[in-house]
Amino acid sequence: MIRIGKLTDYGILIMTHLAHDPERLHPAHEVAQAVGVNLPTANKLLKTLARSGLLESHRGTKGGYLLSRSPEAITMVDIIGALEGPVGLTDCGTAEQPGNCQREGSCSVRANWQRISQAVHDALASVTLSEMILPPSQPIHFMTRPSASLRPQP
Amino acid sequence: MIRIGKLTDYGILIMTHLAHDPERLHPAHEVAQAVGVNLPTANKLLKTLARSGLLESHRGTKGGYLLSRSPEAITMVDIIGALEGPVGLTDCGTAEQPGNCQREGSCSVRANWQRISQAVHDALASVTLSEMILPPSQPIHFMTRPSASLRPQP
DNA sequence: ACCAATCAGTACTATAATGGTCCCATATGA
DNA sequence: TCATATGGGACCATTATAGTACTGATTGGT
Repeated sequence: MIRIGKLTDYGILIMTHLAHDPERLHPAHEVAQAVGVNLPTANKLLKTLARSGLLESHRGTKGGYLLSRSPEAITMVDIIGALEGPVGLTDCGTAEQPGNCQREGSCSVRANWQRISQAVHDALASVTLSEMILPPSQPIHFMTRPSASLRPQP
Repeated sequence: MIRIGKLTDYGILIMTHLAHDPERLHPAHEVAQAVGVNLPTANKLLKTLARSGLLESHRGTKGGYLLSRSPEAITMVDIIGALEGPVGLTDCGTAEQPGNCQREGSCSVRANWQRISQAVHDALASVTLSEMILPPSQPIHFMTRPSASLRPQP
């Protein structure tokens, strides 16, 4: 199973919580309670999300976090990328590792892998935070033709 | 980073190797050498792939493995699903875990997650094994017969 | 000026997942 | 019958993950 960590899952919930009220400052303890995780965990995630630029933070007595952009301008790939690193499915896609591939005569496999990673990336990038807080009966218009981005362009 | 295990990566390489010569029986030691992994690891993967129905196996002196279907009829989601379990990104998608979601007023998040998982699934399902062994810049065309030029180099 | 609330950064530990190997049983063909 | 293969687990070392704790910096109110 292609997996994303529990923490990233929490992170999505945190972002959706903030998206419900994007103008207000939300302190960590409020977020922790709303999402249902312990305070240290919420702290950690909020810090990471803020450092990556998805959240703005304000310190002090009435401080807290809020989205740095509108929910329409934040996608799943932003959040997942912030918490798990760049999206990619194998080491081939992000780092260079020409160890095994050479044997298999012209590592077309690697280039195709990158293309698959791109497709997954596109799928995640096409879902915005604002869509995540809508009832799922609303149509989501991403990936109408998934194969299009996979096929090699001439 | 959305990740796929190293073993699954090897599994893809193994499948592509077998796809180069889909009619012949390939013993494990040959596959191991061609792909560049140690024999025990290749054994493990081949066994798993065979048990999941992607490969046929023949025991005995001239035994080995071969694809149970044509490379056009095997997709990435088949291979990844065989080696990593069903494709999904969070526990919401495959198992029921209504613990945290209830708090977040009508877990639309979960249903939307399932949609995202579906998109990733579709992306992986749209790439066939036969496409993986083609050079990525070439337009896709079907391989009706195994071509000599695509055989692994000695 | 002081204090309390809040975020920033980092270090740490226990648990779980992964990667990799080995053993023994079973089937097959020469 | 024997060498060659696969079938199915069990096993351990290493790594990654989840979760927590601690110290320091900043802000706002009194």
